[in-house]
Amino acid sequence: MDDVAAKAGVSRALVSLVMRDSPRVSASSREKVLAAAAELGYRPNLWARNLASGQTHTVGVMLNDLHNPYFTEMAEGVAEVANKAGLQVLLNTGWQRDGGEVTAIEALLSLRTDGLVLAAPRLPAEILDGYASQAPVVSVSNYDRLDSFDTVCNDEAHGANLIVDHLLELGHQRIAHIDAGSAAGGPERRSAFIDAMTRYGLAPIVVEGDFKEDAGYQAAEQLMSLREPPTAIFAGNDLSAIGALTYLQTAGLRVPEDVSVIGYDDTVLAGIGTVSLTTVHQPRPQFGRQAMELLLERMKGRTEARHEQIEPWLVVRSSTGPLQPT
Amino acid sequence: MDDVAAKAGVSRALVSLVMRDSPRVSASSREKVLAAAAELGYRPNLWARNLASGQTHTVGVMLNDLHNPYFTEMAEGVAEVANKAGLQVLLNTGWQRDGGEVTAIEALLSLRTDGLVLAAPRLPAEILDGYASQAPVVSVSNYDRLDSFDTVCNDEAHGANLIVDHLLELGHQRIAHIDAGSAAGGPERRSAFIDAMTRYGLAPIVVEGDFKEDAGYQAAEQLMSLREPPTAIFAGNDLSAIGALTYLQTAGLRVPEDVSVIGYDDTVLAGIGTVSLTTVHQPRPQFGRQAMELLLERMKGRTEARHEQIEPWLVVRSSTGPLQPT
DNA sequence: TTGCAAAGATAGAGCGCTCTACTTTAGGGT
DNA sequence: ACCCTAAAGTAGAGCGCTCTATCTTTGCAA
Repeated sequence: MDDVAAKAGVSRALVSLVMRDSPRVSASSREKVLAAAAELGYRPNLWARNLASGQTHTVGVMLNDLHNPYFTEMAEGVAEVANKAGLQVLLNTGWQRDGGEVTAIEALLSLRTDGLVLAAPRLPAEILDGYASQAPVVSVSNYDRLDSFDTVCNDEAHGANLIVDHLLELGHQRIAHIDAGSAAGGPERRSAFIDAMTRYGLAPIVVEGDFKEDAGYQAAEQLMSLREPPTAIFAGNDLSAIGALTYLQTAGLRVPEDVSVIGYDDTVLAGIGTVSLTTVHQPRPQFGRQAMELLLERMKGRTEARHEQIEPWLVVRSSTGPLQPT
Repeated sequence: MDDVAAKAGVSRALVSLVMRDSPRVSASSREKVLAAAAELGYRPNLWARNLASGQTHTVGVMLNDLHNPYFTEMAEGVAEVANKAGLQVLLNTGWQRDGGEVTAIEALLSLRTDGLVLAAPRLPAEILDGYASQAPVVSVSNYDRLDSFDTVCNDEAHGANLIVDHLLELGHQRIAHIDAGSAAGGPERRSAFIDAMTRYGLAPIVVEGDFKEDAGYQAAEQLMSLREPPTAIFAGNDLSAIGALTYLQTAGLRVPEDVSVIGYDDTVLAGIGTVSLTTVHQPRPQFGRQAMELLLERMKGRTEARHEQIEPWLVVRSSTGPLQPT
């Protein structure tokens, strides 16, 4: 920076002002400085800048799993809003290792980011509480609604209702749910399903599963061997639904003529041609945008916690159809 | 830091040593310092540390598309090697915006990262050349092999040969290739296919396509309406292969009895039950690991460029089968 | 007891920038 | 010509740490 100042024949402070687009410099000296900087290949050192200014203009995003498109799409939403607000986004992940999340969060905290967005952290609320005292924190997950940090989550009950309503409209009555065990959103979806079915006076059929394809396959096998097999299956997520589809195909059953199948999430898998799965869409970028907006408010001083719930919607593809007369 | 030093009754320099696990401090003072730090909730400020030490222990990874699992899996490989070497990984992406890549790279450069891994940058080689003069750079892509930076790429020709050999072994002779246009790896795959077929004295059938599902669908439609339709189709990538599968299914053709289909990449899509696509596997984490290793060598002073090519392999699933007697 | 090396601890400069407070210059109004 | 104000530019302290050089303590052989 001194070199640039010397070359342009001005003071170091002026160079600093030019680099930050201050309106307080004349056009002529701005030009001189920029020319000198270009010639010397000068680029401000962000570490020094942030140290001196005491603010980092940076928010950290901790993704617990980089593989999962769910999180990366969410991160995109965060970045969109952050960039608009003039903030840099720093991504970090625990690489699914033991303690990786903690390491990742602490690294971001050591960088003194202005705020933290945590994507579905697998940490007890008390620990997040501790982090929240060091920087504003927004968690995208179904967390206990503490006062120290904000949350954004999906309205699971609404999603489950959409599914039941859709199937009912198509005339189905024997509807089964392959649940997703204790995985994120699983218990909420199951109980919303049971509630909805009961409300309509129908028997809720539930088999245990998880978020994997295999579980969907086995659950479908189980269901179809019942004395009165269901005419429609609501799987806990897309992957599980695809497992069910695979079983049905193997068993020579047609979808949707013999059985309707419905998933949850609307991942890229649901949309591909040979699958074409009806599913509930979760607007992942929207989660990120919402989270970042809450963070901005916190950074501007809001102190009471806010907890946002985002409405999913139904995407009807060709894995569901009207109940066939028997 | 001063507070910690005061509380522990030692000098600031000693606190610094403790924080960096220096062996030069006695067990007793280490304990005192750690206790004081814990009590005050002290956490070293990385910005200040990096500024003072002049080294960042950080490498930047620029992913041009965070959505694409290809890149995130690669990043995982980078992180694995980097962490083992005691380096932090900072992720950045251009969010697929115009000029986003440049912004992302420059941001990393402003952070004075010790090195840069670029995942399939869409920038002219001269620009990378310029960056390479500011920090060690490794590009994961089929780039011109310049002297200023290292590259890691896939051996496309080998992959195409694996495919042709596999189909030949199954007895196929009329083999078609749906190409991937000018997309990354596309031209290499096409010409390797043509070479291999010609070498075996077979006519290479090629139709134009791209990396999308739609293109695969249309290309398959075209191919199957030929007077002598192919008995096997090698699609430029998995998505295109899935498009082809979808068409074949619609047209009532069985896979692999009537037509064998083979993809390229081995994305998660290929493995799902209803698809079960034979494809060429690209070891994406391996790309990342290799890239990071090259970067480490550069950081240790190697100056001549190295260009690594990684061998893909074939994953046989159920979309390919022996040629049926007619 | 003395001397000396190694281990342990410290003072203070400096990393590259920003920020506050200040000085200089230019442009009106009377 | 004078004063006053606003704009443009600058000096120098300081952000939180590390690093070099230096000092102090300890242990042990002579």
